[in-house]
Amino acid sequence: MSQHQPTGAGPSAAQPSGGAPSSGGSRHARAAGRPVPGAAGSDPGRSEPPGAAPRPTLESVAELAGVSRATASRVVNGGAGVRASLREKVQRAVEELGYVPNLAARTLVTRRNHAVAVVVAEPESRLFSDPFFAQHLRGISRELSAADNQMVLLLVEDQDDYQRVGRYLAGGHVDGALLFSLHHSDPLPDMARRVGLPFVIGGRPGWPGAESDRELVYVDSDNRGGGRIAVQHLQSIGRTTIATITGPLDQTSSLDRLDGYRDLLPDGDPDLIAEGDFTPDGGGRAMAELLARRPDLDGVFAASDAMASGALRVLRAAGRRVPEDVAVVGFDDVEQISAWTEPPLTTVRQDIEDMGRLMARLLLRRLSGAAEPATGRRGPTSVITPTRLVVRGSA
Amino acid sequence: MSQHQPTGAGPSAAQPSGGAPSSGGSRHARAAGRPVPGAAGSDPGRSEPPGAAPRPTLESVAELAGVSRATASRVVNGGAGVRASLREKVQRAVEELGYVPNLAARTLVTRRNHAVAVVVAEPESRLFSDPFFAQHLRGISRELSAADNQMVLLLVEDQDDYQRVGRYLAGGHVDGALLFSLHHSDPLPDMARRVGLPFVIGGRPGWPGAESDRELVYVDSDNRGGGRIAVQHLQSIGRTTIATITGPLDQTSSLDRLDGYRDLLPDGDPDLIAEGDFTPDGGGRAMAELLARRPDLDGVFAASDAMASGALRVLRAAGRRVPEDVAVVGFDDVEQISAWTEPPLTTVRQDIEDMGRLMARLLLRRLSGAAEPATGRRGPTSVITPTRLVVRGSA
DNA sequence: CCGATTTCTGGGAGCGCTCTCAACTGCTCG
DNA sequence: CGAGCAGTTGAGAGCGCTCCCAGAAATCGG
Repeated sequence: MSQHQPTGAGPSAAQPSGGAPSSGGSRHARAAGRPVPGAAGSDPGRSEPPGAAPRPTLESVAELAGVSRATASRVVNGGAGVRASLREKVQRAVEELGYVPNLAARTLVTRRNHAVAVVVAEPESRLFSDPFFAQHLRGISRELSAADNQMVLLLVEDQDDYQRVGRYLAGGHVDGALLFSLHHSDPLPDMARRVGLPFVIGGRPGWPGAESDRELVYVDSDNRGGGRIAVQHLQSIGRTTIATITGPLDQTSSLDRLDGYRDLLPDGDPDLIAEGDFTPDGGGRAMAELLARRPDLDGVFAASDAMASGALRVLRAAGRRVPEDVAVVGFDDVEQISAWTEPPLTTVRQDIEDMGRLMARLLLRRLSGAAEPATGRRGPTSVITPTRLVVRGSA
Repeated sequence: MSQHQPTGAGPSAAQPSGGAPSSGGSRHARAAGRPVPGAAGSDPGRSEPPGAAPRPTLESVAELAGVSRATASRVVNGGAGVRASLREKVQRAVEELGYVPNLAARTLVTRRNHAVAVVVAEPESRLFSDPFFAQHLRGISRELSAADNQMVLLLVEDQDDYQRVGRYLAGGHVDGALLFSLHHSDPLPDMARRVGLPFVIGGRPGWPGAESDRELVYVDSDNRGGGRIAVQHLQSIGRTTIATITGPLDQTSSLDRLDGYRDLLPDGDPDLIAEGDFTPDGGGRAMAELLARRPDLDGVFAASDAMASGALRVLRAAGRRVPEDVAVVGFDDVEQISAWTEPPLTTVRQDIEDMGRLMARLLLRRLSGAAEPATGRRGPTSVITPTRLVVRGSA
């Protein structure tokens, strides 16, 4: 499988291949003997390690600084307990040699990878196609790199991938994991738990028992509160017959948003609820359904901007004016959509980036965990991030 | 610098010292067993979450299988040159123990990380907000994981980040890098080159000399060809006064698309060219400008779907019907936009995922380098991926 | 001014794995 | 029937780094 087919039907090559002086600089001394391209080579063919500048080791730093490896190590790791004079000497040596610690070696002994896996299941999901994904990643990245941790991204697409990821997580290559977009019976949390890998979940897990599982730490936006806000707004502008287009009801976010709607309309007509699928198309279909069932509706809360855009289209086609005849509120505030619909969408905004950041922070805290033995001992707990209404033109 | 504080006395999380399975006794010939300090076995370094069995090592596998570490290693790495009977015994041991090789240890000696960095500069760019990002990542991920390589994502936002990333790349933690969204004077390629790290760039680099730099391998979509296709289509439906809204002209993709436009309209009126910024707003502004300068235009090629959507809006506001009065063609085929504009956008599609996949493949090939001894061919060269027209309603 | 501390340092044992190389199979041949 | 050989196997030397511990140097009490 790793046979790696060479491009097969490759698109047009951009440049004619020519013999260019390569300085390839492969620093892998062990690589199979690289054939020398005959042409004037700068350094090609160097089989022996000394070829490319061998990476300086702690040993060499110590030597240059005239101290022991141990002391050099101390300096590199903060320099606590090392006399200033020596510390400076070592630092100078580090500088001069351009020394960079070999993480693999360090990891081998500390058992700390300084790396966290970000596992995204179902890349087809909206988490992936929406800007959500990037925003999440950005938040995570910011938090992680502030703590000098790396982010290893793992995308799960099919069953085999689960195996792969499971093996990876078990492999001890990362110190923790951020798990995303899990469907109800996702094996990932269990895998992680089994190998003792700390993790934080993105979005409220929905499987049975999850709620009461103290070990399950997750971050989710306040979907329910957001749903309430949306309906509240519609009511506040005088709408009385408010429908909702939900997301797929096997997702907790959909469920929660619907619950928010129900919170304010506890005995609403079931006919005012239609299930969509988070796509514009689905939103349109749901809207049409709603219109057929309750032509008198004057407000709609769509559980996503994408669905709202589809709904808008259907409403327009049906000759309803927005917001005059029917007011519409979306959810997510995906600017690409909400700011550009006709009219611009009033929607519930969630701070995705913040969620990502929070997840990372929670995980990090969990990792450094045990550092607070005296305190109440409870590790981090789940967090719900706030949502807020962004009023534009549609409601 | 490095967080890595030794944690002083260490957390007192007690881990029963007797936990070790296999012969707690000296399993290695090395004399002088590890001295056990305090009564309560305080695992030096860190405390494992309770319940996490110590990871089995090759040593333990070998012991269980009754072979030497070397043989066990051979089996784990393919089993070449090991008698079938022994191989099976080892495999069984691996299975039983749930052995997973410690990558850090392996990396330490092989100098191979099986990891590739994906560096995304300017996360604010459209690369980031568009679904592009996710698509690229998906393509990369697929290719990489097929070769059993990991993807370490590094987002660069400010100057400090460059330092951080530079250090990381120099740190030898990855075998290669995929560099994205570089602005003209981006230091990343040089950094990578300096430390001898193989890399592939996403998008045609635009700095001086880049073109002739044989070492610079990049993957880009056929922007120029795409521009041609767009204009060609407009011409084919009888449009004679074709304008274009370009992207920021300091980006090669914008330049190339414009060049494509010019290829077919070599002596077009400069008034028919307006610069946008890849946002709907910018597209709208450019459209308005164009309309003011050449009210007679009957076709527009917008260099991005986002800009096209803005243009559509302005056209509508100006009372022009699309496509009757003015035909519009976009670029990118971001479905969220193109499929949902009014009317749906005819646009030039580029296969982003394929680009990502290609980048990864190129890098991988570079890494395994020398894999093509006979063909005196140089390593991989840059690749341009094709674009194609997707006809919807706007032209 | 000397022994008791306290603070620094260096020695050295590993972390888990790969890889070289010598040693040890069986066999085939001469 | 022993030499000659592929084919196998295991011992052992590291890879670069951290950290325990003992010894050295510096500091301090009396």
